[in-house]
Amino acid sequence: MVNFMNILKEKNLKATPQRISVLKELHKNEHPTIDGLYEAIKKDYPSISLATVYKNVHTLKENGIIIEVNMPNGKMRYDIFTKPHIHIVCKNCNSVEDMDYDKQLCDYQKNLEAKGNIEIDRLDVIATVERCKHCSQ
Amino acid sequence: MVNFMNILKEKNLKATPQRISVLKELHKNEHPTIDGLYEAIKKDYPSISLATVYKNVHTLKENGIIIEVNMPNGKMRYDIFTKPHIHIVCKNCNSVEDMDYDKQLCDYQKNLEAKGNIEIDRLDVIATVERCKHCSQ
DNA sequence: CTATTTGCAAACCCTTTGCAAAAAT
DNA sequence: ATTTTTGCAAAGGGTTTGCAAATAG
Repeated sequence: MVNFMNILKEKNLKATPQRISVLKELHKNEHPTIDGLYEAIKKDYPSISLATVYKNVHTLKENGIIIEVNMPNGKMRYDIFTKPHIHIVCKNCNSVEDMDYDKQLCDYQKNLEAKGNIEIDRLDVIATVERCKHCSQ
Repeated sequence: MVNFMNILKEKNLKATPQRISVLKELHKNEHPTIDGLYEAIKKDYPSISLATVYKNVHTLKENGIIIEVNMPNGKMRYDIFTKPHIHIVCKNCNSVEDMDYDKQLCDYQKNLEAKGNIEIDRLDVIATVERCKHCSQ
């Protein structure tokens, strides 16, 4: 069980039930859209407003607690950030899966930095597949 | 000089002056936003409408003549597609630069496919930098 | 007690759509 | 002559904002 209270306290964010719900939902259901979050949270917390979900997602993102994943179609999804990873997106069922940011990718990043004479702040990698295991059943 | 007429004819698209303007602008100024395209084209073609720019960009994208680049901030930019490449985005000045999709990345993709038991349709790589050569002047 | 957060409604993008007129082939 | 494309204005969808009331610390 993750201690959301501590995560929020560390960043001096108030632990409102709405905010905890957002974190819980992000922990349970990975990569939801804003609307997916909203709909899911409403089941436990019917009075929550969409604006509150937006505001919380914004605050959590600003504080590095969650990350925004920009899907190839331009829709945003959200993800509790634990460690660097890349995303596999399925065109057919729209599911998103994480894969580790491995040594090979790390080496690639280093070479890219050398080749382009740049310092990369962040490397987003999104692999799109036509179908995935989730949608072939 | 690129022959836009032939590119369009190959895809059975009509060569209207508006469409040619969109292609010309994408060829000259790389990675514009829709609005950037619109503003630039208006100088030569003041009567063009924003809807026409949207429609043309959509059509050109559908026909594989241009690609949509999904910026980390969620804004879309457009790019005449010639060969596979990745994007370097500057956080500071918002410029976008291309770099080749090289052998190392190709190998990475192959291993990722093996590791995840997937067939990747497309791999989007966006490196974000804090500042770039364009904005340090 | 103070600062933050919530919820509502309005405002604000940006993008798409329907349709009649214009233009391309 | 036929089909596509344009331009306009309206509609649509998602996100942000202002503000007073509620809540957390």
